[in-house]
Amino acid sequence: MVDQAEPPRRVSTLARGSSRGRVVEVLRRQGPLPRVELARTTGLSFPAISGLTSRLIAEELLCETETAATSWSDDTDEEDADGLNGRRRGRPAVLLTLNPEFGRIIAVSIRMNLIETLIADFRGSGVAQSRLALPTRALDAAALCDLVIAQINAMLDATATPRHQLLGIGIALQGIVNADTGWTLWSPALSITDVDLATPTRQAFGVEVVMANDAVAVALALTAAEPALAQGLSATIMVGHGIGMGVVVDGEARGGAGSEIGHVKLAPDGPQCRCGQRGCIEAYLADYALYRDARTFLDLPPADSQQPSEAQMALLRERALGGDPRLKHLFQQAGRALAEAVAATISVLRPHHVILAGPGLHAFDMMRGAYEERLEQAVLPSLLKSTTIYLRPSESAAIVDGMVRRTLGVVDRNHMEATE
Amino acid sequence: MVDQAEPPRRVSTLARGSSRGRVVEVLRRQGPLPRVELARTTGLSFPAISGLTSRLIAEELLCETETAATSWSDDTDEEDADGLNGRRRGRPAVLLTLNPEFGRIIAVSIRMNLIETLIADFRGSGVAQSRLALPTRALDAAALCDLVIAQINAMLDATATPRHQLLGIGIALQGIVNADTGWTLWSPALSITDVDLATPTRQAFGVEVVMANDAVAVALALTAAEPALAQGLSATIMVGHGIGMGVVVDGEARGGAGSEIGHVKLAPDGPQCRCGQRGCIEAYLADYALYRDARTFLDLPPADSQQPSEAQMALLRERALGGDPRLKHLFQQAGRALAEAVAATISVLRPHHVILAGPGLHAFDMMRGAYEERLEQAVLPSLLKSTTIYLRPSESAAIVDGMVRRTLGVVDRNHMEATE
DNA sequence: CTATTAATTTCAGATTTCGAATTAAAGGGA
DNA sequence: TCCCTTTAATTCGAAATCTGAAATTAATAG
Repeated sequence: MVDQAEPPRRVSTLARGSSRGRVVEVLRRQGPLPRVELARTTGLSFPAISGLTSRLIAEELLCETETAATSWSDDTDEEDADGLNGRRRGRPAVLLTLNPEFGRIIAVSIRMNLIETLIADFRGSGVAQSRLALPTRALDAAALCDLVIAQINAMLDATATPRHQLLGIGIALQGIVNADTGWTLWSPALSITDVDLATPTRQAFGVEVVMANDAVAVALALTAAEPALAQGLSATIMVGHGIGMGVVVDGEARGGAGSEIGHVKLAPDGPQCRCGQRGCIEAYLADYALYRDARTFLDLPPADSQQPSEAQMALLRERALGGDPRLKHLFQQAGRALAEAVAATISVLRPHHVILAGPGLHAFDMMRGAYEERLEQAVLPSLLKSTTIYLRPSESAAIVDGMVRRTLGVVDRNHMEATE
Repeated sequence: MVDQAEPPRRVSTLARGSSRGRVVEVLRRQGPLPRVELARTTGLSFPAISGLTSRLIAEELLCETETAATSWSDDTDEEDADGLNGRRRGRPAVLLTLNPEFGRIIAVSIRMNLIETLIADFRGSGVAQSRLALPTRALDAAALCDLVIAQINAMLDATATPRHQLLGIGIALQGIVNADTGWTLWSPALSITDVDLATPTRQAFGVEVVMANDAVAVALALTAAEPALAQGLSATIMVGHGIGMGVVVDGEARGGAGSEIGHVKLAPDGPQCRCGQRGCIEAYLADYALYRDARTFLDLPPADSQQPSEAQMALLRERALGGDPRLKHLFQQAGRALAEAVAATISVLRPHHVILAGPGLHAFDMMRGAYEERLEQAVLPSLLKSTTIYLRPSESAAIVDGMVRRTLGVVDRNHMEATE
């Protein structure tokens, strides 16, 4: 009663109805929480939460954890005078969590010459994962579908997961995804266009299949990891084999389609991009472009299917650090291209947060000078001031991790609708 | 019962609650509707609609119109075998509308040297309007606030509107608006920056004051006028004194901040823009830029505060039609800049619809060649294919009209929360 | 004037939620 | 150790909202 300073905030009518969904959503985002806190966060009354959670526990969607040893509030100083993180007076709170045993999710990431698979429990924690390296551009549509289905089956077998435990499948793909249909329109990792991966997979397993651009998946993983980033509009620019972007609004991706910021043009007669057009940001900034351009004046091993490996890119960075002025210039150009990408993003989207992610950022120090100089010239100062830019050189695991998250969101919603 | 082919669609829990709001929202969007149709659109049962509407009528938010003379369904062929638009058998439907007498909204548009004011009823129909021409750049913050307040008062007096009838005020402004705070960060129409217009106005009238970028207002007006444009994501690019953009998702603006696509850069060393930076799209495409550049080689009257009048722009177009190759080249450059704006918008936002609007389009025929050529080179074909581009050379009244709409949306929501 | 048709309302029952009071499970102090 | 305080969670009756079925109303067709 004391810390309930805010007004009684009648949620009433407005929020009623999908209260079940709200409870699950809050637990999904905020992790283990006692009922009191659930009531506070959802705005529902204690009796309502009590009834809802007992039903959800009966359905095995939720379960109780051992009594909270420490205060459940974040490690910040929010819990004021109480001080010590040990037991407080009064009846101890019982933490509720999503029941990891409720079911499982499989996420597949398709990239150039690599298919990664992760199986996670209902809470989103990974159970097992696999990596399959193969020439993806050699696949036709049928072979690709079969391959994905085989990977999922292998994962189910390897973890002894019965079919009925599988709740949903998420497929993250480097390339252009149609948000409405789920079709893959184009991908640098594939030689085919206009593929429908979702439908065959859905038919094979009889569960929801969610498609998304890989940058969208990474954006979800990063925003979920830092609560501050999940507030408002955030744009995650992924720099790596290609340049992708995912937009997240209040922690939710709007559709699975990424933004094609990488194919915004900087100069009408700029360098050739693998998309077929010229002067794309990607053609200055993506690692394939840097490596290709470096090979015109340096003696470097050829890249496999025009895709330099991590080791090859590391070599490139090393040589640049060694002081080759031509390489330095290349990275400075990339820095300017990155600045233009950030500038266009800020101008068009007006996001609260811009997150720079991906392996391409390993070379950020070499781009920094040109990046900062160009950024100042390319964005209106008042816009730049109202946006925060973060550097998060993410792991490659962020793709499947984020994809699990996205799929769980869809699964949650479906489940709530189905059970009313 | 016959045309109710779709499944019974249990809205139940999910949609319950703000049903009052849903009813008002549907009537706001779809205009006069009978209760049957309201039930169908909202997914609520007849009894629920019956109860809700009778309460809303008692509160004077809604009112009944005379019985529908014609079938209320759209003029399409949806109403199948019934044929004639005359009376059908059975009890005639009673149309419900938002009660125009419920209250009034005032919208103010602030542009270069022009302040336009519109007062509208609760249904959104204009009651009266005024235009005030004055040198806006000569105003300081206090003078501007006073002026706006005076305009609103004058409008209330002129229409004999009692203060308690005023439900909300909307202010549309050419320039950069902070969506979170409502502050005007920068405007070409003003010599001052970082102004808070909303707070003084709110204090003066004691009602909600909504700020928005003028392009957002136009976007709302245009999408509201064509139901097809209100579906999915639409981006309205306004070409005129400046280049603005408003984004509308499912008929709702996300925040009042516009996108600053006009200040995306085309070339690092491009022409000077009035924002202080170089190479902005606006510096090739806005009418002030075209007029300024034309004056370097043509004998044209000087523009007032660097802002050519409608007549001066018409003169410019006439001369270009007359065959001056230098002018032609200028308009072709503008066409390319417009293509780049559309390209960046499509790449970053992946909208379903792109709407080109504003007085600048009067010269579109002269830009078309270069526009189309560049657009093909600047957007990935698969993205261009999944976007429709519309030309809507809008009236200037669209700004205040859209602003009324935006304000009504906010007022509706507030009212629903207040009444539960 | 009666049958038919379609829109709306009435009525009883189900579901959800809330406020107040109660029970449960701890720590603190004599 | 025993009781008091504190905090968490549940129980219970009342209120609100929604639905399905049936009744009512208001028009046209014959």
